[in-house]
Amino acid sequence: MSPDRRAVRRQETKDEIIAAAWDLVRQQGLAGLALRDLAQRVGMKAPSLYSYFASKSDIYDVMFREGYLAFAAEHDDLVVEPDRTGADGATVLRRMAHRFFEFCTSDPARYQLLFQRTIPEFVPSEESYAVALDVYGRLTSQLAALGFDDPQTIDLWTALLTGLTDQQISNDPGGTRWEGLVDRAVDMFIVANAPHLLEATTRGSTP
Amino acid sequence: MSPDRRAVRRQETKDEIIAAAWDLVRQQGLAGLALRDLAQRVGMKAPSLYSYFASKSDIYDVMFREGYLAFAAEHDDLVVEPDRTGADGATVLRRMAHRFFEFCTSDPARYQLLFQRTIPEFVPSEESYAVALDVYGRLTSQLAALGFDDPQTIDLWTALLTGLTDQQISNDPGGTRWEGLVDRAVDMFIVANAPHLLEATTRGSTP
DNA sequence: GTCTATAATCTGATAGAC
DNA sequence: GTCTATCAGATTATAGAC
Repeated sequence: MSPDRRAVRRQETKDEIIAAAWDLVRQQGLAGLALRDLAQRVGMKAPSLYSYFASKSDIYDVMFREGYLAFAAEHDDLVVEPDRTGADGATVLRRMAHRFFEFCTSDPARYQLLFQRTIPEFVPSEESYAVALDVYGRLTSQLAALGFDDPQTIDLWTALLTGLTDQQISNDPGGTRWEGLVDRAVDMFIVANAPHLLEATTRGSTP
Repeated sequence: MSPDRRAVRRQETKDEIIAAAWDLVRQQGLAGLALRDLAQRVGMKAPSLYSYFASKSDIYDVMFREGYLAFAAEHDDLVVEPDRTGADGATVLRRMAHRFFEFCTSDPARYQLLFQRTIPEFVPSEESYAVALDVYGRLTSQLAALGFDDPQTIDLWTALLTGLTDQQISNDPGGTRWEGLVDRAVDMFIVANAPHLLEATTRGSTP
Protein backbone atom coordinates (compact mmCIF):
# COMPACT_ATOMS: atom_id res chain seq x y z
CA MET A 1 0.00 0.00 0.00
CA SER A 2 2.80 2.45 0.73
CA PRO A 3 4.06 4.41 -2.26
CA ASP A 4 7.23 2.97 -3.75
CA ARG A 5 10.24 5.07 -4.61
CA ARG A 6 9.02 5.60 -8.15
CA ALA A 7 5.80 7.20 -6.92
CA VAL A 8 7.73 9.35 -4.47
CA ARG A 9 10.06 10.59 -7.18
CA ARG A 10 7.13 11.32 -9.42
CA GLN A 11 5.42 13.36 -6.72
CA GLU A 12 8.62 15.29 -6.13
CA THR A 13 8.74 16.24 -9.79
CA LYS A 14 5.10 17.34 -9.70
CA ASP A 15 5.84 19.51 -6.67
CA GLU A 16 8.82 20.99 -8.43
CA ILE A 17 6.69 21.89 -11.45
CA ILE A 18 4.04 23.53 -9.29
CA ALA A 19 6.66 25.50 -7.39
CA ALA A 20 8.05 26.74 -10.69
CA ALA A 21 4.52 27.66 -11.77
CA TRP A 22 4.11 29.82 -8.65
CA ASP A 23 7.37 31.57 -9.46
CA LEU A 24 6.18 32.22 -12.97
CA VAL A 25 2.74 33.63 -12.12
CA ARG A 26 4.24 35.87 -9.46
CA GLN A 27 6.54 37.25 -12.10
CA GLN A 28 4.41 37.25 -15.26
CA GLY A 29 0.93 37.53 -13.81
CA LEU A 30 -1.58 34.77 -13.34
CA ALA A 31 -2.79 34.76 -16.93
CA GLY A 32 0.77 34.88 -18.24
CA LEU A 33 1.51 31.28 -17.36
CA ALA A 34 2.83 29.55 -20.51
CA LEU A 35 3.65 25.85 -20.61
CA ARG A 36 6.82 26.43 -22.62
CA ASP A 37 8.19 28.81 -20.02
CA LEU A 38 7.12 26.52 -17.22
CA ALA A 39 8.83 23.51 -18.79
CA GLN A 40 12.01 25.48 -19.37
CA ARG A 41 12.12 26.46 -15.72
CA VAL A 42 12.27 22.83 -14.63
CA GLY A 43 14.63 21.78 -17.43
CA MET A 44 12.06 20.08 -19.62
CA LYS A 45 10.35 20.60 -22.94
CA ALA A 46 6.69 21.52 -22.91
CA PRO A 47 5.24 18.13 -23.96
CA SER A 48 6.91 16.43 -21.00
CA LEU A 49 4.62 18.30 -18.63
CA TYR A 50 1.76 16.23 -19.94
CA SER A 51 3.26 13.17 -18.25
CA TYR A 52 2.50 14.88 -14.95
CA PHE A 53 -0.56 17.00 -15.61
CA ALA A 54 -3.47 16.39 -17.94
CA SER A 55 -3.77 20.02 -19.02
CA LYS A 56 -2.91 23.58 -18.16
CA SER A 57 -6.18 23.87 -16.29
CA ASP A 58 -5.11 20.90 -14.18
CA ILE A 59 -2.01 22.83 -13.14
CA TYR A 60 -4.11 25.82 -12.12
CA ASP A 61 -6.29 23.41 -10.20
CA VAL A 62 -3.43 22.02 -8.12
CA MET A 63 -2.25 25.56 -7.43
CA PHE A 64 -5.76 26.54 -6.39
CA ARG A 65 -5.97 23.64 -3.93
CA GLU A 66 -2.47 24.25 -2.64
CA GLY A 67 -3.27 27.91 -2.13
CA TYR A 68 -6.28 27.14 0.02
CA LEU A 69 -4.31 24.58 2.01
CA ALA A 70 -1.63 27.20 2.63
CA PHE A 71 -4.34 29.58 3.78
CA ALA A 72 -5.69 27.00 6.20
CA ALA A 73 -2.21 26.23 7.50
CA GLU A 74 -1.51 29.89 8.20
CA HIS A 75 -4.79 30.42 10.00
CA ASP A 76 -5.19 27.20 11.95
CA ASP A 77 -3.08 28.26 14.88
CA LEU A 78 -5.32 31.25 15.47
CA VAL A 79 -6.76 31.02 18.92
CA VAL A 80 -10.36 29.94 18.76
CA GLU A 81 -11.07 30.01 22.46
CA PRO A 82 -9.89 33.32 23.92
CA ASP A 83 -9.86 32.18 27.52
CA ARG A 84 -7.32 29.46 26.96
CA THR A 85 -4.51 31.76 25.91
CA GLY A 86 -5.45 34.93 27.67
CA ALA A 87 -6.05 36.80 24.41
CA ASP A 88 -9.35 38.61 24.31
CA GLY A 89 -11.75 38.50 21.38
CA ALA A 90 -10.75 41.86 19.98
CA THR A 91 -7.10 40.86 19.93
CA VAL A 92 -7.86 37.60 18.18
CA LEU A 93 -9.96 39.44 15.62
CA ARG A 94 -7.16 41.89 14.91
CA ARG A 95 -4.74 39.00 14.57
CA MET A 96 -7.06 37.29 12.08
CA ALA A 97 -7.35 40.46 10.06
CA HIS A 98 -3.61 41.06 9.88
CA ARG A 99 -2.98 37.43 9.00
CA PHE A 100 -5.51 37.57 6.17
CA PHE A 101 -4.21 40.88 4.88
CA GLU A 102 -0.63 39.62 4.91
CA PHE A 103 -1.53 36.36 3.22
CA CYS A 104 -3.34 38.14 0.37
CA THR A 105 -1.08 41.11 -0.27
CA SER A 106 2.14 39.09 -0.04
CA ASP A 107 1.17 37.17 -3.19
CA PRO A 108 -1.27 39.04 -5.45
CA ALA A 109 -1.24 36.33 -8.09
CA ARG A 110 -2.33 33.77 -5.53
CA TYR A 111 -4.99 36.15 -4.25
CA GLN A 112 -6.25 36.50 -7.80
CA LEU A 113 -6.40 32.74 -8.30
CA LEU A 114 -8.05 31.95 -4.97
CA PHE A 115 -10.47 34.81 -4.46
CA GLN A 116 -11.23 36.38 -7.81
CA ARG A 117 -12.66 35.09 -11.07
CA THR A 118 -10.25 36.38 -13.62
CA ILE A 119 -9.13 33.29 -15.54
CA PRO A 120 -12.24 32.40 -17.52
CA GLU A 121 -10.86 29.10 -18.80
CA PHE A 122 -10.22 27.77 -15.31
CA VAL A 123 -12.95 26.22 -13.19
CA PRO A 124 -11.89 24.46 -9.99
CA SER A 125 -12.46 20.72 -9.90
CA GLU A 126 -15.01 19.37 -7.49
CA GLU A 127 -12.25 18.13 -5.21
CA SER A 128 -10.46 21.47 -5.11
CA TYR A 129 -13.66 23.37 -4.61
CA ALA A 130 -14.41 21.15 -1.63
CA VAL A 131 -11.10 22.22 -0.10
CA ALA A 132 -12.06 25.87 -0.60
CA LEU A 133 -15.41 25.29 1.07
CA ASP A 134 -13.73 23.52 3.97
CA VAL A 135 -11.40 26.46 4.50
CA TYR A 136 -14.34 28.83 4.46
CA GLY A 137 -16.00 26.59 7.03
CA ARG A 138 -13.00 26.90 9.35
CA LEU A 139 -13.19 30.67 9.03
CA THR A 140 -16.85 30.72 10.03
CA SER A 141 -16.09 28.41 12.96
CA GLN A 142 -13.42 30.75 14.23
CA LEU A 143 -15.76 33.72 13.94
CA ALA A 144 -18.56 31.77 15.61
CA ALA A 145 -16.25 31.01 18.53
CA LEU A 146 -15.83 34.77 18.91
CA GLY A 147 -19.57 35.23 19.00
CA PHE A 148 -20.19 36.08 15.34
CA ASP A 149 -22.64 33.46 14.13
CA ASP A 150 -24.84 35.57 11.87
CA PRO A 151 -24.05 34.77 8.21
CA GLN A 152 -24.56 38.39 7.22
CA THR A 153 -22.12 39.58 9.84
CA ILE A 154 -19.57 37.16 8.45
CA ASP A 155 -20.23 38.43 4.92
CA LEU A 156 -19.64 41.94 6.18
CA TRP A 157 -16.37 40.82 7.77
CA THR A 158 -15.09 39.22 4.56
CA ALA A 159 -16.14 42.27 2.55
CA LEU A 160 -14.24 44.55 4.90
CA LEU A 161 -11.05 42.47 4.73
CA THR A 162 -11.09 41.83 0.98
CA GLY A 163 -11.78 45.53 0.45
CA LEU A 164 -8.65 46.49 2.33
CA THR A 165 -6.51 43.91 0.55
CA ASP A 166 -7.98 44.74 -2.82
CA GLN A 167 -7.31 48.44 -2.50
CA GLN A 168 -3.79 47.72 -1.29
CA ILE A 169 -3.04 45.44 -4.24
CA SER A 170 -4.71 47.60 -6.89
CA ASN A 171 -3.78 51.10 -5.79
CA ASP A 172 -0.61 50.83 -3.73
CA PRO A 173 1.12 47.56 -4.63
CA GLY A 174 4.01 46.87 -2.34
CA GLY A 175 3.08 49.77 -0.09
CA THR A 176 1.35 50.07 3.27
CA ARG A 177 -1.39 52.62 2.61
CA TRP A 178 -4.25 50.30 3.53
CA GLU A 179 -2.27 48.04 5.82
CA GLY A 180 -2.19 50.85 8.33
CA LEU A 181 -5.99 50.89 8.33
CA VAL A 182 -6.49 47.25 9.29
CA ASP A 183 -6.64 47.88 13.03
CA ARG A 184 -8.95 50.80 12.56
CA ALA A 185 -11.23 48.74 10.31
CA VAL A 186 -11.38 45.95 12.87
CA ASP A 187 -12.24 48.42 15.60
CA MET A 188 -14.99 49.83 13.41
CA PHE A 189 -16.32 46.33 12.89
CA ILE A 190 -16.26 45.58 16.59
CA VAL A 191 -17.87 48.85 17.63
CA ALA A 192 -20.75 48.25 15.27
CA ASN A 193 -21.17 44.50 15.72
CA ALA A 194 -19.87 43.50 19.16
CA PRO A 195 -19.14 46.52 21.33
CA HIS A 196 -18.87 44.30 24.41
CA LEU A 197 -15.56 42.98 23.05
CA LEU A 198 -14.02 46.40 23.46
CA GLU A 199 -15.28 47.04 26.97
CA ALA A 200 -13.52 43.97 28.31
CA THR A 201 -10.04 45.17 27.39
CA THR A 202 -7.91 48.25 26.94
CA ARG A 203 -8.50 50.00 23.63
CA GLY A 204 -5.67 50.28 21.20
CA SER A 205 -3.57 47.43 22.52
CA THR A 206 -2.48 45.61 19.40
CA PRO A 207 0.00 42.75 19.55
CA MET B 1 -12.83 75.57 -36.56
CA SER B 2 -16.03 73.51 -36.27
CA PRO B 3 -15.70 69.87 -37.25
CA ASP B 4 -16.91 69.19 -40.76
CA ARG B 5 -19.18 66.32 -41.68
CA ARG B 6 -16.26 64.02 -42.39
CA ALA B 7 -14.90 64.43 -38.89
CA VAL B 8 -18.35 63.89 -37.40
CA ARG B 9 -18.83 60.69 -39.33
CA ARG B 10 -15.42 59.49 -38.27
CA GLN B 11 -16.21 60.13 -34.63
CA GLU B 12 -19.48 58.25 -35.01
CA THR B 13 -17.60 55.25 -36.31
CA LYS B 14 -15.15 55.42 -33.44
CA ASP B 15 -18.02 55.54 -30.98
CA GLU B 16 -19.62 52.58 -32.69
CA ILE B 17 -16.40 50.57 -32.38
CA ILE B 18 -16.04 51.39 -28.69
CA ALA B 19 -19.67 50.45 -28.05
CA ALA B 20 -19.07 47.12 -29.74
CA ALA B 21 -15.94 46.65 -27.63
CA TRP B 22 -18.00 47.11 -24.46
CA ASP B 23 -20.46 44.50 -25.69
CA LEU B 24 -17.60 42.12 -26.35
CA VAL B 25 -15.80 42.46 -23.02
CA ARG B 26 -19.07 42.10 -21.13
CA GLN B 27 -19.63 38.85 -22.97
CA GLN B 28 -16.11 37.42 -23.29
CA GLY B 29 -14.36 38.99 -20.35
CA LEU B 30 -12.03 41.96 -20.38
CA ALA B 31 -8.97 40.01 -21.51
CA GLY B 32 -10.99 38.21 -24.19
CA LEU B 33 -11.21 41.23 -26.45
CA ALA B 34 -9.96 40.23 -29.90
CA LEU B 35 -9.63 42.67 -32.78
CA ARG B 36 -11.00 40.18 -35.29
CA ASP B 37 -14.20 39.74 -33.27
CA LEU B 38 -14.44 43.46 -32.67
CA ALA B 39 -14.10 44.25 -36.36
CA GLN B 40 -16.66 41.63 -37.30
CA ARG B 41 -19.14 43.17 -34.90
CA VAL B 42 -19.03 46.50 -36.73
CA GLY B 43 -18.92 44.92 -40.20
CA MET B 44 -15.23 45.44 -40.84
CA LYS B 45 -12.06 43.42 -41.15
CA ALA B 46 -9.50 43.69 -38.40
CA PRO B 47 -6.93 45.89 -40.20
CA SER B 48 -9.55 48.57 -40.80
CA LEU B 49 -9.68 49.26 -37.09
CA TYR B 50 -6.19 50.70 -37.36
CA SER B 51 -7.62 53.64 -39.31
CA TYR B 52 -9.42 54.63 -36.13
CA PHE B 53 -7.20 53.44 -33.32
CA ALA B 54 -3.44 53.16 -33.18
CA SER B 55 -3.43 49.89 -31.24
CA LYS B 56 -5.46 47.57 -29.09
CA SER B 57 -4.14 49.34 -26.02
CA ASP B 58 -5.49 52.57 -27.45
CA ILE B 59 -8.96 51.01 -27.54
CA TYR B 60 -8.65 49.98 -23.89
CA ASP B 61 -7.54 53.50 -23.15
CA VAL B 62 -10.63 55.10 -24.66
CA MET B 63 -12.80 52.61 -22.77
CA PHE B 64 -10.95 53.44 -19.56
CA ARG B 65 -11.54 57.16 -19.99
CA GLU B 66 -15.16 56.63 -21.03
CA GLY B 67 -15.72 54.45 -17.96
CA TYR B 68 -14.48 57.11 -15.59
CA LEU B 69 -16.55 59.76 -17.36
CA ALA B 70 -19.60 57.55 -16.94
CA PHE B 71 -18.76 57.18 -13.29
CA ALA B 72 -18.55 60.93 -12.87
CA ALA B 73 -21.83 61.44 -14.74
CA GLU B 74 -23.65 59.00 -12.50
CA HIS B 75 -22.31 60.55 -9.32
CA ASP B 76 -22.36 64.24 -10.12
CA ASP B 77 -25.98 64.78 -9.18
CA LEU B 78 -25.32 63.48 -5.68
CA VAL B 79 -26.18 66.12 -3.19
CA VAL B 80 -23.07 67.69 -1.80
CA GLU B 81 -24.74 70.12 0.54
CA PRO B 82 -27.28 68.30 2.69
CA ASP B 83 -29.16 71.36 3.82
CA ARG B 84 -30.16 72.44 0.35
CA THR B 85 -32.28 69.42 -0.46
CA GLY B 86 -33.34 68.36 2.98
CA ALA B 87 -31.39 65.10 2.83
CA ASP B 88 -29.22 64.54 5.86
CA GLY B 89 -25.62 63.38 5.69
CA ALA B 90 -26.35 59.76 6.49
CA THR B 91 -28.90 59.58 3.70
CA VAL B 92 -26.50 61.10 1.20
CA LEU B 93 -23.81 58.64 2.27
CA ARG B 94 -26.15 55.69 1.78
CA ARG B 95 -27.11 57.03 -1.62
CA MET B 96 -23.44 57.32 -2.60
CA ALA B 97 -22.79 53.76 -1.49
CA HIS B 98 -25.71 52.31 -3.41
CA ARG B 99 -24.80 54.30 -6.50
CA PHE B 100 -21.22 53.05 -6.36
CA PHE B 101 -22.27 49.46 -5.72
CA GLU B 102 -24.74 49.52 -8.61
CA PHE B 103 -22.25 51.11 -10.96
CA CYS B 104 -19.62 48.45 -10.24
CA THR B 105 -21.70 45.30 -10.06
CA SER B 106 -23.82 46.16 -13.09
CA ASP B 107 -20.75 45.83 -15.33
CA PRO B 108 -17.99 43.65 -13.86
CA ALA B 109 -15.79 43.98 -16.95
CA ARG B 110 -15.86 47.76 -16.60
CA TYR B 111 -15.12 47.46 -12.88
CA GLN B 112 -12.13 45.29 -13.74
CA LEU B 113 -10.81 47.81 -16.27
CA LEU B 114 -11.35 50.88 -14.08
CA PHE B 115 -10.46 49.67 -10.61
CA GLN B 116 -8.25 46.60 -10.88
CA ARG B 117 -4.88 45.91 -12.51
CA THR B 118 -5.59 42.76 -14.43
CA ILE B 119 -4.58 43.55 -18.02
CA PRO B 120 -0.79 43.74 -17.76
CA GLU B 121 -0.30 45.03 -21.30
CA PHE B 122 -2.55 48.04 -20.72
CA VAL B 123 -1.32 51.17 -19.01
CA PRO B 124 -3.59 54.23 -19.11
CA SER B 125 -2.32 57.20 -21.08
CA GLU B 126 -1.46 60.35 -19.20
CA GLU B 127 -4.64 62.01 -20.44
CA SER B 128 -6.87 59.14 -19.34
CA TYR B 129 -5.17 58.85 -16.00
CA ALA B 130 -5.81 62.52 -15.43
CA VAL B 131 -9.52 61.87 -15.92
CA ALA B 132 -9.36 59.09 -13.33
CA LEU B 133 -7.63 61.39 -10.86
CA ASP B 134 -10.20 64.09 -11.46
CA VAL B 135 -13.03 61.68 -10.72
CA TYR B 136 -11.30 60.61 -7.53
CA GLY B 137 -10.99 64.28 -6.62
CA ARG B 138 -14.73 64.76 -7.01
CA LEU B 139 -15.32 61.82 -4.70
CA THR B 140 -13.10 63.28 -2.00
CA SER B 141 -14.83 66.65 -2.40
CA GLN B 142 -18.22 65.05 -1.84
CA LEU B 143 -16.96 63.26 1.25
CA ALA B 144 -15.31 66.41 2.52
CA ALA B 145 -18.61 68.23 2.18
CA LEU B 146 -20.09 65.60 4.48
CA GLY B 147 -17.38 66.21 7.02
CA PHE B 148 -14.95 63.47 6.05
CA ASP B 149 -11.73 65.23 5.23
CA ASP B 150 -9.20 62.82 6.71
CA PRO B 151 -7.46 60.91 3.87
CA GLN B 152 -7.36 57.74 5.92
CA THR B 153 -11.07 57.89 6.56
CA ILE B 154 -11.62 58.20 2.83
CA ASP B 155 -9.35 55.22 2.21
CA LEU B 156 -11.41 53.26 4.71
CA TRP B 157 -14.58 54.26 2.90
CA THR B 158 -13.29 53.16 -0.50
CA ALA B 159 -12.02 49.89 0.99
CA LEU B 160 -15.43 49.20 2.50
CA LEU B 161 -17.28 49.87 -0.76
CA THR B 162 -14.90 48.02 -3.05
CA GLY B 163 -14.95 45.09 -0.63
CA LEU B 164 -18.71 44.79 -0.88
CA THR B 165 -18.69 45.07 -4.67
CA ASP B 166 -15.77 42.71 -5.03
CA GLN B 167 -17.36 40.01 -2.92
CA GLN B 168 -20.61 40.44 -4.83
CA ILE B 169 -18.91 40.11 -8.20
CA SER B 170 -16.59 37.26 -7.22
CA ASN B 171 -18.81 35.13 -5.03
CA ASP B 172 -22.38 35.82 -6.02
CA PRO B 173 -22.39 37.27 -9.54
CA GLY B 174 -25.80 38.50 -10.51
CA GLY B 175 -27.11 37.96 -6.99
CA THR B 176 -27.85 40.28 -4.07
CA ARG B 177 -25.96 38.67 -1.19
CA TRP B 178 -23.73 41.66 -0.48
CA GLU B 179 -26.05 44.29 -1.91
CA GLY B 180 -28.27 43.73 1.10
CA LEU B 181 -25.36 44.64 3.36
CA VAL B 182 -24.65 48.05 1.86
CA ASP B 183 -26.89 49.97 4.27
CA ARG B 184 -25.52 48.07 7.22
CA ALA B 185 -21.97 48.74 6.13
CA VAL B 186 -22.68 52.46 5.78
CA ASP B 187 -24.23 52.55 9.24
CA MET B 188 -21.16 50.78 10.60
CA PHE B 189 -18.96 53.38 8.95
CA ILE B 190 -21.02 56.26 10.34
CA VAL B 191 -21.18 54.85 13.86
CA ALA B 192 -17.42 54.54 13.98
CA ASN B 193 -16.45 57.70 12.11
CA ALA B 194 -19.25 60.26 12.45
CA PRO B 195 -21.82 59.21 15.03
CA HIS B 196 -23.31 62.70 15.06
CA LEU B 197 -24.74 62.03 11.60
CA LEU B 198 -27.00 59.36 13.04
CA GLU B 199 -28.25 61.37 15.98
CA ALA B 200 -29.66 64.07 13.76
CA THR B 201 -32.12 61.78 12.02
CA THR B 202 -34.25 58.67 12.39
CA ARG B 203 -32.26 55.48 12.07
CA GLY B 204 -33.07 53.08 9.31
CA SER B 205 -34.80 55.52 7.00
CA THR B 206 -33.34 54.67 3.60
CA PRO B 207 -34.61 56.28 0.41
C1' DG C 1 -10.97 53.92 -45.81
C1' DT C 2 -11.24 49.33 -46.65
C1' DC C 3 -9.57 45.49 -48.27
C1' DT C 4 -6.35 41.00 -49.12
C1' DA C 5 -2.34 38.96 -47.93
C1' DT C 6 0.87 38.05 -44.77
C1' DA C 7 4.37 38.70 -41.31
C1' DA C 8 5.87 37.29 -36.86
C1' DT C 9 4.78 35.28 -32.85
C1' DC C 10 2.45 33.06 -29.48
C1' DT C 11 -0.71 29.39 -27.57
C1' DG C 12 -2.15 24.43 -25.78
C1' DA C 13 -1.93 19.99 -27.15
C1' DT C 14 -0.78 15.44 -29.74
C1' DA C 15 1.88 11.61 -32.40
C1' DG C 16 5.34 8.77 -32.32
C1' DA C 17 10.42 7.69 -32.04
C1' DC C 18 13.67 6.36 -28.56
C1' DG D 1 9.47 9.68 -19.39
C1' DT D 2 11.42 12.64 -22.48
C1' DC D 3 12.20 14.09 -26.65
C1' DT D 4 11.48 16.15 -31.79
C1' DA D 5 8.31 17.50 -34.88
C1' DT D 6 4.17 19.33 -35.69
C1' DC D 7 -0.73 20.43 -35.60
C1' DA D 8 -4.19 23.76 -35.53
C1' DG D 9 -5.19 27.65 -34.03
C1' DA D 10 -4.96 32.17 -31.99
C1' DT D 11 -3.01 36.90 -31.54
C1' DT D 12 -1.56 42.00 -32.93
C1' DA D 13 0.11 44.49 -36.50
C1' DT D 14 1.90 46.02 -41.23
C1' DA D 15 2.39 46.50 -46.52
C1' DG D 16 0.37 47.70 -50.36
C1' DA D 17 -3.49 47.30 -53.94
C1' DC D 18 -7.74 49.57 -54.93
